[in-house]
Amino acid sequence: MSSDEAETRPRILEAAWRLLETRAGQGVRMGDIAREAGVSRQAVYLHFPNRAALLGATTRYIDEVKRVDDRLRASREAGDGLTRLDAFVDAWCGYIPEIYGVARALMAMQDDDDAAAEAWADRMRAMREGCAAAVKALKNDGTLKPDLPAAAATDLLAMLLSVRNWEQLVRDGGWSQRRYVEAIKRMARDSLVATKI
Amino acid sequence: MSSDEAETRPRILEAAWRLLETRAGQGVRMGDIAREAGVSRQAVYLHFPNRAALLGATTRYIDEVKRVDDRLRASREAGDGLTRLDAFVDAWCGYIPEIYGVARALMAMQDDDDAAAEAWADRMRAMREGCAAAVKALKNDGTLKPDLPAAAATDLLAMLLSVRNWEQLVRDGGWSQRRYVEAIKRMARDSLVATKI
DNA sequence: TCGCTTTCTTGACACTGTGTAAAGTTGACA
DNA sequence: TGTCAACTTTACACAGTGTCAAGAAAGCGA
Repeated sequence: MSSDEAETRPRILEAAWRLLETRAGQGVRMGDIAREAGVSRQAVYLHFPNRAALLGATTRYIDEVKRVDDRLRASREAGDGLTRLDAFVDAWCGYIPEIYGVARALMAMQDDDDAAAEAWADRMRAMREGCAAAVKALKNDGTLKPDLPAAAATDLLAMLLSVRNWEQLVRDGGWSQRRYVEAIKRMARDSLVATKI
Repeated sequence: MSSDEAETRPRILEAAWRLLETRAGQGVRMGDIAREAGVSRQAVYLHFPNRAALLGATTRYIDEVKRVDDRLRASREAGDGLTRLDAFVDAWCGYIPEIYGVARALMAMQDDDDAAAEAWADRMRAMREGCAAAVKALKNDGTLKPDLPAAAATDLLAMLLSVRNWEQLVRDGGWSQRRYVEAIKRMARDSLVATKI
């Protein structure tokens, strides 16, 4: 065997991705993924020790295919802090719907499963770094609200950009992605950027 | 039997509350609640059809004991819109840590259990009404941002006040309750209230 | 061509937690 | 004394995850 048609591992990842996306991260069991990949359930366990690991690997796989790091990094090349903030919000908010399926499945496991919690926390770390970078750019420009410490600003921006907030407005609240992005951008500016007198 | 010491039903609710609070809503099973109440697991099912119903009843029980409605209503009696907004944010944010245990358990069930989803949605409806009232007060004062429709403002305020955001800042992010409340208050003002020229 | 190794399949099973079912116990009350 | 309601005890069905062990099948080297 060895090289069947497509290698089994990526085929499992593709299957997981597809199911997670179409079912919005809900009710996707190990057996479903296996069937979708055209492989036995045990074969999945041959490649991934457990569900959390498979979901974690799926996120990384999506990141790779969608070149997420590149897109987030690009947002750091804008000129002044304000444009950088906007660019980062744009990049991240645009990213959320693309990973929402996996994100939701991963978030649902967090309470019971340490591995899932770690996988998700890791994912969020990248986002926080982007927030911190944007805040730093503002601070360097002197456009960060003067009574707002950079660390606090970073936390608040990360809060604003959380997947849960996207979920609440877009998925549950019926907001369009476009409207959501614009609203978050405005909120970020209103909350973090010093008002010019 | 009939009136043992304390009636069984409230004793179960108290037990659920206590466990949910001490364990932060995590890993509280029907059997645990039964044991804590000094009652058999089946007795719990004699009073509540399922876990979602028990959790829902527990929230309502807490609300009753803590007089939540009164506290939220009080926030509507402040004078101008801005004070009302602050008062409502204060009231709701102060409420979150008191129900966090049940809230978390209920939120964790949402994906699988329609009854749980409904119980939580119902809980959130009360909060949204408060948001809408605060926004309306602002609008009446003419202090709502002019280009922000009331409905949008309500959605954004509800987003800001979500339990998930509290969770992220206070529980996971190490913010003190006080700092959290102040930050949310400021963000609400910055995002919703028209800047005086 | 033989045998070894790797990858995958098949089928069975342990475990956890929810919810159901049925028979027995106990105290209140008429 | 008998009945009713509330509760206990025991057993079980069910779903989904993860484990285990016995094969099958293809590639590969000798």
